[in-house]
Amino acid sequence: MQIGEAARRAGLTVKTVRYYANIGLVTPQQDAETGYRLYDPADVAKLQFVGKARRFDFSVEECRELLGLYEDRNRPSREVKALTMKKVAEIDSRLAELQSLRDELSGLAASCDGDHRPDCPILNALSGR
Amino acid sequence: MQIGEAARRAGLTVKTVRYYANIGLVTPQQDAETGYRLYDPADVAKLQFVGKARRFDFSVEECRELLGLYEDRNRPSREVKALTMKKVAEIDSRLAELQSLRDELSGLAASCDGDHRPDCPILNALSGR
DNA sequence: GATAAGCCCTCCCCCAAGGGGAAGGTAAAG
DNA sequence: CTTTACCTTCCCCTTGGGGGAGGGCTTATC
Repeated sequence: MQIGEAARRAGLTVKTVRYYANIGLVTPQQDAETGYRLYDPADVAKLQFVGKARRFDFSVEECRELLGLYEDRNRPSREVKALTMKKVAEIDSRLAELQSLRDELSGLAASCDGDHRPDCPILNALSGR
Repeated sequence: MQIGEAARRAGLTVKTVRYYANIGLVTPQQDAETGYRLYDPADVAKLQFVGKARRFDFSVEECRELLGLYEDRNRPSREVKALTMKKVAEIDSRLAELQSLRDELSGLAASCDGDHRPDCPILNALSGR
């Protein structure tokens, strides 16, 4: 099938699918005559796989790694698990960071009357006073 | 003072401070002879302000807005508060998103033995099976 | 027969927020 | 006089594509 159909089935944009082909992530057949990319169902499965992994916050390079493990029928699932747990740990630290940020900011907002006073606690905090 | 000293005091890199000058966010005096940027304490205060706001996840454009309010002695603190609460709401939704991602991923990791089985639950989930 | 619609292609510039490094000017210290 | 430590501009690199120009193919319609 052509790229448009493949993209539709994978829930990705044509631009994205073309990009994945360019960086060698999911490489379809190419029609020598028209130059059109031709995707078979296995390619579409890989595209879906990558799309999902991206939504799980894996980087494109991590997707490449996962895809390699996915295609390797003899891969140790240990590696997949390790990659996943590393990603969980990353998300955890980002969560903690965001949470403390959120608390500080909402504390500031709560202490600000939101009236016309020239003395704003938020700006004061930001300016380090 | 020169850019290096200003950057040090603000806890930013020289590159970053120069970038802020280029985009007109914090614009120092310029020595006509040497071309060196010259920062006064007020500039450093602005750099610190921006640095902190950036750490609070405000974008550079939002920093520009906050800086405008900060410099405007007659600004309504209402605007500052509104911007802050909008940012808190953004962080909240990002938190929820990351949390659900984290749960899904750690659930997958837990269901994977991490041995040599060719049948890996994580890859199965990613491939949509 | 012409033309429009709907695919596809490559090529190039654009985003955020700077980082890295080259090539070159300047100032103080040894 | 030379080294060292500053500073300058300029240009390319990053992530993950998006937007659009300019061109080509086939099919359907007028």
